[in-house]
Amino acid sequence: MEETVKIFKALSDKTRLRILNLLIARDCCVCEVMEALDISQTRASRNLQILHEAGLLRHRKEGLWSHYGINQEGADVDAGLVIDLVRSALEHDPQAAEDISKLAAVMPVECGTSCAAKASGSAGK
Amino acid sequence: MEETVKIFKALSDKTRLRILNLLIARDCCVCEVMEALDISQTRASRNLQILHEAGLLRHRKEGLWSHYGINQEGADVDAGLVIDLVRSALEHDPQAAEDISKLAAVMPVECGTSCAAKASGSAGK
DNA sequence: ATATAATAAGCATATAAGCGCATATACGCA
DNA sequence: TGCGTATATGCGCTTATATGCTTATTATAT
Repeated sequence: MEETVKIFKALSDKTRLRILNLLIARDCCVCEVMEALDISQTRASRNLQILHEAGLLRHRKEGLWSHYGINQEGADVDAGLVIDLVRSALEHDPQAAEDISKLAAVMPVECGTSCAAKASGSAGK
Repeated sequence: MEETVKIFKALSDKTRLRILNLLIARDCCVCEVMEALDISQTRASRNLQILHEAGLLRHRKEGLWSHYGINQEGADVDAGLVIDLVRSALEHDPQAAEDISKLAAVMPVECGTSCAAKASGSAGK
């Protein structure tokens, strides 16, 4: 039951729902999250951690970057079901939609404005 | 999104998960909840309120008693899906199981130990 | 090695949450 | 009308959360 509480606690914060919304669209590194949501680095990093500790995210370190993505495997709780729930809840949310479009803008691949863009080399002028 | 946060906040507490567990089994009045979970009246009442305000419960007043039950209709969030999630999460939880058996003991219908039993008149001398 | 960039961790703080105690309210009954 | 019971509410206390600022960590490139 404690684990279940932990999962719901992780979900009960606007910032973290917005983060999940991004990650449902695609994996992100910390700086992409902070730019898309326009929040501080500390805030992005910490909330990603909380989601990760709840077992909702995968985490992969690649060089300087920390990539996070949705984790479908749950233990007590069906993480897939949780994600479905979040997705449907945010489906018509204007804030969520705006975040997604901002995420797209953050790294248009052809410009080098974000860390990720820089990481993928190529691109940038 | 605020409403979604509210729902997850309501779910992110052990006491409230235990309450939901009871209500999934059957509707209860406040005193049944407090006896089955062995918590104070204040605590039972307050947490039922929180769940109700999140839109997860129905509420029906009948004389002195306040009956609460699961509400399947959700607005932004599919309450039915939420309940399914909670049910599956608590399915194998020992505490949840114990609460249910305590709930059964609270009002065996033939003895007058609880308010509900008294309410149904008849029974116990 | 040194400088730089991405991320994490420590600390302080403001706000919110959960709870018990006492009290109020609401209802049924004598 | 006065009492007892079930439930709700106000208050204060303690603990937990969320966040920003600053500082550490870790990897990259020079």
